[in-house]
Amino acid sequence: MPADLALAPKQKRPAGVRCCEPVVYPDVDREHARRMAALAKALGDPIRLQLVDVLRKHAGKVCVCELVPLFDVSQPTLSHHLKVLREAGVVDSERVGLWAFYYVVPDALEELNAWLS
Amino acid sequence: MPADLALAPKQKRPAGVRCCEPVVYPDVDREHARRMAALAKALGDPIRLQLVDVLRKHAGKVCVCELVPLFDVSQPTLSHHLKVLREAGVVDSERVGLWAFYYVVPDALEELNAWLS
DNA sequence: CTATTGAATCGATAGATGTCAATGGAGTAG
DNA sequence: CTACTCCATTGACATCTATCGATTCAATAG
Repeated sequence: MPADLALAPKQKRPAGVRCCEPVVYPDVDREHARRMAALAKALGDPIRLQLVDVLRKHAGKVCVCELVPLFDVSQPTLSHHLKVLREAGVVDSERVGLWAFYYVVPDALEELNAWLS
Repeated sequence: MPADLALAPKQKRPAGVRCCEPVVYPDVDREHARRMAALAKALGDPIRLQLVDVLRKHAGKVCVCELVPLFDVSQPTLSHHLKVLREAGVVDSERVGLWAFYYVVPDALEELNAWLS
């Protein structure tokens, strides 16, 4: 048994005992994990990740009509991705007349960022 | 037009011109975005995120038989999640006899972490 | 050898996801 | 009013995904 194999079964198993007792546990509770996984899932598409990247680089709010020509997808598809990000709490939007302006919700990704660091 | 609405159309549109010229671009290139989105996607499931959390908290390598009882899913399902993480490059594994030991690949999440920070 | 055990794979299935064309709704321009 | 524009929604579709039970494979124990 190599020395760096932590948390191997600590002893020979008695006959009839299946494998080992659990000795490791997640540090994050289920709710915490659920929220962070939802954030990660929202970022788990190249278009959505680039959308967030664009929005993060601008202090203000960006018109959808600026975003659509950046990607090789239809306008409804981009609208769908923006909706996914909005429902995950990553971005929010504001209507001004005909235009819709999107922006990254401050600290929306902080929980995930803190866990990753 | 509120002052914080950056990157609104800068002028009245001439007749016949659809919306505005693109003036924003992603800072990350497509390949960069594709890799980070793949990482985020791998973390985009509560079980997988908790798996990574457990593995990160242990310097050594953790036996699959320790991981299975932590989650309310079957052994094949957990094996599937470990495979997803492995194929995303987040974790790797080592066989020792009957056991399989998993560990987080060092710096596997660094690119995503750097972007989020 | 055979029996057992840990883990991966297979097959099936229900549900989620990404995409587009078509449509709808709200605001603006004439 | 009508016509146009931006954006969201709908409906449809193919693909992907999470899950399980059953099976398979490899290694150990007898």
